[in-house]
Amino acid sequence: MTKGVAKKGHNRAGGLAVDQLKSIIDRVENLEETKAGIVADIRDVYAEAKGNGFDVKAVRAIVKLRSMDPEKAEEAETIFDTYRMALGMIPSIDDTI
Amino acid sequence: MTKGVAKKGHNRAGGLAVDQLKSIIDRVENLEETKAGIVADIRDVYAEAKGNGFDVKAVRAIVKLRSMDPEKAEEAETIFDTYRMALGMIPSIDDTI
Amino acid sequence: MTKGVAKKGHNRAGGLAVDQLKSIIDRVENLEETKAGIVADIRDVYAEAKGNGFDVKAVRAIVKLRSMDPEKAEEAETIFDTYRMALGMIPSIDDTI
Amino acid sequence: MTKGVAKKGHNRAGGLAVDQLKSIIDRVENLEETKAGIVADIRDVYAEAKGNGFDVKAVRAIVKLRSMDPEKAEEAETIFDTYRMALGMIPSIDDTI
DNA sequence: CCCTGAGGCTTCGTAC
DNA sequence: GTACGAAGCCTCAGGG
Repeated sequence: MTKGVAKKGHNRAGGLAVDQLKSIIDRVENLEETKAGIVADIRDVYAEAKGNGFDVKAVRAIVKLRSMDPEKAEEAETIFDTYRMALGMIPSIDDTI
Repeated sequence: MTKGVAKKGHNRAGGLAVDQLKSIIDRVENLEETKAGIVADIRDVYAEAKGNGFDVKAVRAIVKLRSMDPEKAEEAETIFDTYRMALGMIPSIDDTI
Repeated sequence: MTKGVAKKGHNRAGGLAVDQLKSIIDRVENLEETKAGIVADIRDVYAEAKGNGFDVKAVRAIVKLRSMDPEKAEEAETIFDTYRMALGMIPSIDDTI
Repeated sequence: MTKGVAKKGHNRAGGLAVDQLKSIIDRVENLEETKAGIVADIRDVYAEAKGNGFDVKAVRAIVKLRSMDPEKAEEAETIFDTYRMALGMIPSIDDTI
């Protein structure tokens, strides 16, 4: 980087560093704003889903499931089942009824 | 219509608007992907800042402070003051005061 | 109740109402304090569980499952499965592996 | 020992401390039960307050205010003032001022 | 690996 | 009683 500015312990023209800092902050803030918009959009989609009679919680669960590493999911399931079995809560055939 | 069940132009099964559900999931997943991209971009900006000698932790602190402050005071002076306030970072700038 | 105090629109000796109010507030605040203690205790149990190597999330899931109305649980499961099937995410035999 | 698997005085299965797990669940469930009782008690107090002519919503407001105030100022005067402040409730008391 | 902070879930109280 | 809103707790992603 040709503009190696503001390194600790080196004297520099502060103005340049400040401009650069302004740029950094600007870009981050813009990105965060955009991000907030996306989050709002997601919310809206779920709200619309709810309005159309969908069970939002279930839809969220689906999205989460799909985004999950299948291996991790399997592992979590295994632990859960192990605990259930340990407690005599048989993960029985009824599950698929 | 191969499936003789309540399908009037839209893909329905057991009273469920399948296409609508798929659309919801699609949109959410696309939005989340976009969001992940934004988050990566923010990371990149900070990485670049670090490459230019900025104290990333301090810059994050500034961004956070500014995000809390209702009126963000866009002027460089304010940023500069905040910058100096936030920590004792980047002593090279202080040197030029 | 013999002490029917402080009824709107009736003149009364305010002192009695105040004493009664003090009592009410005291009791509520004591109960809330106790409640906070219980909540803390629950947290502690989970923390201890974690310390002993248990998967806290799974344990919480078990507790929740056991506290749930089986009927409601079944219903939630059904919705979830319906959505999965609609999306081609077969709740297959693999589930029990 | 009927189960020949790693059972040295405690009930273990597949490396899982079954007894410990049961203990955890038990304790949590007991605590939650107790907690539910407390919540019911609080309800009862408010119900009684209502029966005695108090404006329950206002009393709740007082309790909330006091819970936010770090130093709760136990004196009757403070309570009384807060009470008067909180709303224009229970005009009968104002009558005696 | 821990801590912090943002977001989602749940419960309780309120209004209609 | 149903639906909305607020509050507290849990969760999980992210940084140090």
